[in-house]
Amino acid sequence: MQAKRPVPTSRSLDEAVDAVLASSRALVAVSARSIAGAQGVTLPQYRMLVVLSGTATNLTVLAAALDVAPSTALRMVDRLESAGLLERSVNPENRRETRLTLTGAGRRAVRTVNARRRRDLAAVLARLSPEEQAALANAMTAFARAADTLWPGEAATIS
Amino acid sequence: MQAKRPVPTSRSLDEAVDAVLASSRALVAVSARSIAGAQGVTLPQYRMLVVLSGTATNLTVLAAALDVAPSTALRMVDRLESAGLLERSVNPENRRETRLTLTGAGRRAVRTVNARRRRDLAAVLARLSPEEQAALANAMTAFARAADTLWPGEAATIS
DNA sequence: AGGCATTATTGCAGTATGCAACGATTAGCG
DNA sequence: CGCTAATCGTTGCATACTGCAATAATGCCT
Repeated sequence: MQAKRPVPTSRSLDEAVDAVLASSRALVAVSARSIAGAQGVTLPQYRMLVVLSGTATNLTVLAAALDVAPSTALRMVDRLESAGLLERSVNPENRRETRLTLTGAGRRAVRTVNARRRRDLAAVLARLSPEEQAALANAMTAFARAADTLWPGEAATIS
Repeated sequence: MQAKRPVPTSRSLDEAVDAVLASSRALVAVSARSIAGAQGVTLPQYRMLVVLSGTATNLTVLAAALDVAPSTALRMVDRLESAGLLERSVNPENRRETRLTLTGAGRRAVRTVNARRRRDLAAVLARLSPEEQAALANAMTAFARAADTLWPGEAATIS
């Protein structure tokens, strides 16, 4: 485990950029694959359902969480409500607001896609040795931490 | 009955799945950030320009490379041609085909977005130690290789 | 020459997206 | 208390992305 490699110079940054850039498409492909295989729910809809599976909110908060315009979120809500995946209900405290809540079918859809993603991802990782798996987990965690330090809260809500 | 875990799932695999799943959103966010900052060109358009920056092709090959329907690719070509980013030209060898070539502005647009992506990604990686950078590069490369072995050629052309 | 495959294109339908305007409701201030 | 400003959801309009089905033009093969 202890690599005796000489400490890389700043040239390693370029190489790391190349490797990450070239490999990220594979990562994106796995996600796209899992969501495309889901029945009927599109990727933007899945993102919305994921947000609502965390906490039920109103429209403007939801739109901000997804980083889309309120009108966009509204029409997506319309479609998801028609599909029976979420419900509108008026907030008695503030009659301007509309509380948006996932239905059972909505929660089921999120679980299904999540399971698919985890299964597909596990299938890929199973081809790596346990050491490689651990190294990947560490490296990805470090990357996420660095990205969040640089641009806090900019992580798109995709999973 | 006895403990669960009917599958030969190791604990490190689960952890790796969690880490990759939780971190891939950061990676996607960096890409989305770079492309959103580009003036006027959308993400699907950028993907098309990237393909054409490699080799000039006809419509059906282009559509297949992007994994979209020919009609979708055609209308995107229409818009990019109107925007002056690519050119149509009839192939004298086969007059059914239309050769699609990037214009100077098209190549410039690809270079701009690429530079942005590399700059943003480098900013994140600069926060990691050289050892972490090298580890990340190795891990991502291994992941991409495993994914390609499992689903050959499924990598979406995003980078 | 005639039939079949390929290529680009168009029509139709549905989803996603943002900007601007609007009505209803609430909060804040004088 | 009453008026004004802010907030919230909504609608209209325009554009982009997406796929399915049909069609015209062209090339290939027997």
